[in-house]
Amino acid sequence: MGMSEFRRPQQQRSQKTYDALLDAAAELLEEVGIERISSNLVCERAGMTPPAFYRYFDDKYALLAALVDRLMDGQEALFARWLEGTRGVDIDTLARMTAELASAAAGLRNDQPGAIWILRALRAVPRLSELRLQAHDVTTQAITDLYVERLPHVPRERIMRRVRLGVEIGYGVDEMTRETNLSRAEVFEDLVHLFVSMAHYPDYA
Amino acid sequence: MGMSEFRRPQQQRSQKTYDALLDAAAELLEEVGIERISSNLVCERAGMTPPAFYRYFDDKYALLAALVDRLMDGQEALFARWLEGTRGVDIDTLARMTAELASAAAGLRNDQPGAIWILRALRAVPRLSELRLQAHDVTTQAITDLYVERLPHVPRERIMRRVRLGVEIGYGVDEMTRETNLSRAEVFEDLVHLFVSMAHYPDYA
DNA sequence: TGTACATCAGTGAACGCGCGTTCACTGATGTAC
DNA sequence: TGTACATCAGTGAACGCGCGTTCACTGATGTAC
Repeated sequence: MGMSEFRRPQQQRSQKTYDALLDAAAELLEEVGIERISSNLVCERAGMTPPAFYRYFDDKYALLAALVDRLMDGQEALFARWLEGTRGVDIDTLARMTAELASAAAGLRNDQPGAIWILRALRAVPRLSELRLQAHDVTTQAITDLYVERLPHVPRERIMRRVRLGVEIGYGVDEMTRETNLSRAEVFEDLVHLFVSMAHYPDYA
Repeated sequence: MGMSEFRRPQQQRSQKTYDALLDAAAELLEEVGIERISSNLVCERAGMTPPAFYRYFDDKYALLAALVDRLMDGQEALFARWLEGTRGVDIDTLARMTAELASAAAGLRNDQPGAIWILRALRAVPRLSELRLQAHDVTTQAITDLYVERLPHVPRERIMRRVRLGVEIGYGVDEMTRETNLSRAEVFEDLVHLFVSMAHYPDYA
């Protein structure tokens, strides 16, 4: 995504450099924030010189986009595994599992240094915001399929709108538990109830 | 907040300059985003020279903080008016009104140029994120009072946690309708249902 | 298996530019008598 | 009501610094015969 084929690392040494740059960027995003991170700073932290940076990235934004890609790859893998487990479950179980997915995704982000800061940067930088949108849309469509299957008489568009809201809430909850001292487990329980009740909107009956 | 008393504009001319700087900053935040805005750029747009800037603000962050203050003042006024209307209403009506508050607040932000970008910047800039937290906390406490009044047998802490979630959702919905083409009115209706159902959690009975 | 050459990966050093900020100053407004 | 002075508000011009980026190069790895 955004990276030309010939730029992809080809040798082992090269892959190491590429990863080191991404890791350094993630660290720095967490330490200094989006408005203070710079290409030279990333190079220094990665133990590289600036031209090494430009071998792999067109510019600063390409680096951030690559960081997003790496983060999203992890989430997609998680999502694929989760999807397996939803086969044949009833709608209430699906709702509960959706909350669990949100929680697992939050856990994943917690394990990846700088992950939240990448997402926060996505919100604030116009040139990157479309990446966030795309990711949310993909997730929304996939989850919508699951609910449509179980609510065949309800217009897909109506379900989709609410699933999209659920996705937004899932990310919001993650942010919230990070910046407050609310109990993660209790907020998660609230989320379960919320999603279950969303699966029983009056106009679904 | 963060601005020493002696720095406050005292003459009419001064007030004009101060406002011009804030307006310019809001515009630019919308146009170029948080990582490209600069003090010199703000001055130029406001038709001022840099030292005028430093008469009123310690630095770039003080300017952004002032922008937040101005935004929050508007929201507080809206909130105060809304609070008047909640006197004596039952809990379902309160839930519905809470959704309406979220919608009205979104409308207010829509009318203020750069408002969403101020909030997005708050998320992404470590030095400013506490301002966002404070604002959310104040709102949360005030709304919690209203629900506690109507649910005297439920621990305040439990209610507060869910109101906090509701506040997060309110802002999330606003963001979502801006960046998708989902119908604002329909999402708002979903929000009403959501808040009403949140007012009837199983452990409230 | 060794050598010659092509390609890949990274370095050293610097570029012009705009950033945040400050100095010494002039002009505008308010105040005292 | 006019003048003298104090304070307030903003200017002109520049500072050092780190930014994003690039040039010409060297060393490392892979490939052909």
